[in-house]
Amino acid sequence: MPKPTFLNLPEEKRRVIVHAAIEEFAEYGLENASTNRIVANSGIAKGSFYQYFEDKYDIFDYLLELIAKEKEDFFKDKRPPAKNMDTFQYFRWMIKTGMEFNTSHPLLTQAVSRVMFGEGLYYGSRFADLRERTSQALRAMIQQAIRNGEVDPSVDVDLAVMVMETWSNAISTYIINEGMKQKDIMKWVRSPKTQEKIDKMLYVMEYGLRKTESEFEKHF
Amino acid sequence: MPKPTFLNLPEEKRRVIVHAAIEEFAEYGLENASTNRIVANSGIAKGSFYQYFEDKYDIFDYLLELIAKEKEDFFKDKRPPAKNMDTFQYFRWMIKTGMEFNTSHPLLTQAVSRVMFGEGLYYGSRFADLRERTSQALRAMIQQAIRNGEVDPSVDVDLAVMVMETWSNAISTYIINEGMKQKDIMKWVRSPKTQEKIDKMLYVMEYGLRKTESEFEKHF
DNA sequence: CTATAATGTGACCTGCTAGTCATATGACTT
DNA sequence: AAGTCATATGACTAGCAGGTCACATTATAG
Repeated sequence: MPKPTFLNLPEEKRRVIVHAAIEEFAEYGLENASTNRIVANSGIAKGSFYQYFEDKYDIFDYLLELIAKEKEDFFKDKRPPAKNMDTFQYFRWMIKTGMEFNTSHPLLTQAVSRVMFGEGLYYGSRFADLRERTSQALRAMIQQAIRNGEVDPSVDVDLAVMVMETWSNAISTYIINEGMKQKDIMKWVRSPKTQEKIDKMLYVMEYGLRKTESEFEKHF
Repeated sequence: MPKPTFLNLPEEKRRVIVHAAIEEFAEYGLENASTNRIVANSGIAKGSFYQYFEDKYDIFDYLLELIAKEKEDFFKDKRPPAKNMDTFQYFRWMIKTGMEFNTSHPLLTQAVSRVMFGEGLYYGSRFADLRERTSQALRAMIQQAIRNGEVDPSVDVDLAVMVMETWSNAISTYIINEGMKQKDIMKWVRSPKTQEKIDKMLYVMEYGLRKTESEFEKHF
């Protein structure tokens, strides 16, 4: 948690500091981030930083909070396009909306996902809770989908959760990595070509690589 | 490349140094690895290390060479069980044999995969070549599979490569993470339960999560 | 035994890190 | 104007990093 001093700061000053931190984490990850560089790029003194936060982990936790809050707001505005959606359609909508969010906050997304998927796997259980919470939501969704006869029940729930998380991460990584190369990332992600790529990835998740009767043609 | 001095060293001394490096990389990754700790754990002097290698990146490259060589030997001994295998069967065999190798070198695998998948994505193009080479092999395999009518041609080749790499990495990560918790990792990985888990993951890659007519029952 | 080459060593250098703290500044109160 | 409290500051400490180098030890050759 940031100390009260930080929260009393004028909006602009906070913005600058947070921005510097995001840039630092996006470039160096969590363990290799330097508070020295963060303060230098914020134009504040070393001592000030420690009056705002305990340490770099503290400000990173604050970023996690920020992103969670902003994501919530973002999703609140965007209701699913249809009622009574198929679970896979719903998941597709969630992924695509999530990607819209990610591309509208590319640096923040890069910073957070880099730390969560890169270092989070190895450095202790700092993020175990957060990870567990998102898994829980997915698990509930899948259990419902199995009851609806949409997901193959012989594929157990934990595995299905893993599959969806794996794909969600893979797509997110792909979008951020490729998107950062584009001049207009928002336009790029909304382009039919990129959307089709996402559709295809999710199609493979749904129907697999094996050729049966080409289901894909039916869908797209 | 290690300097000639290192290659002249007695076998045992090299073993100790390499082992210390593996432990270091497995625990700290590449960027956060400390040559100081490596020399301390090897029982050699700081100066000696720099007579053997340029720096920690140099010894890491050497580890990559080592693992490539050992993997090659390992696969040479193990020929595929059947001729005229289906591509998916072949991939399944490759994955399982790979996992056998990984569990017989758990620390080395952890060190390398941690760096390749964790840091390799962000730190420059140090491993781009290596990655590209393995992708090439997969691509050729998939192109053949499409010609054989095994893989859905509407899923393009690059995507199929990505799918297979994603699953290969996911399975590898799962096996190493779970396996390290077991007392006998080799026994655990060979157990019917673990093998079934791998089968199921590959099944999902092949046929997807969506319930059609439960193909899974037919296979297992 | 001597001379030359190869290998081994750790104190030392520079540069970075995280974190502290005495002091300074400014803003608001009485 | 004097006093009080929140905020701002950067010099300073201690520790660890990568890397070097003058010197010590050991092996090999003549």
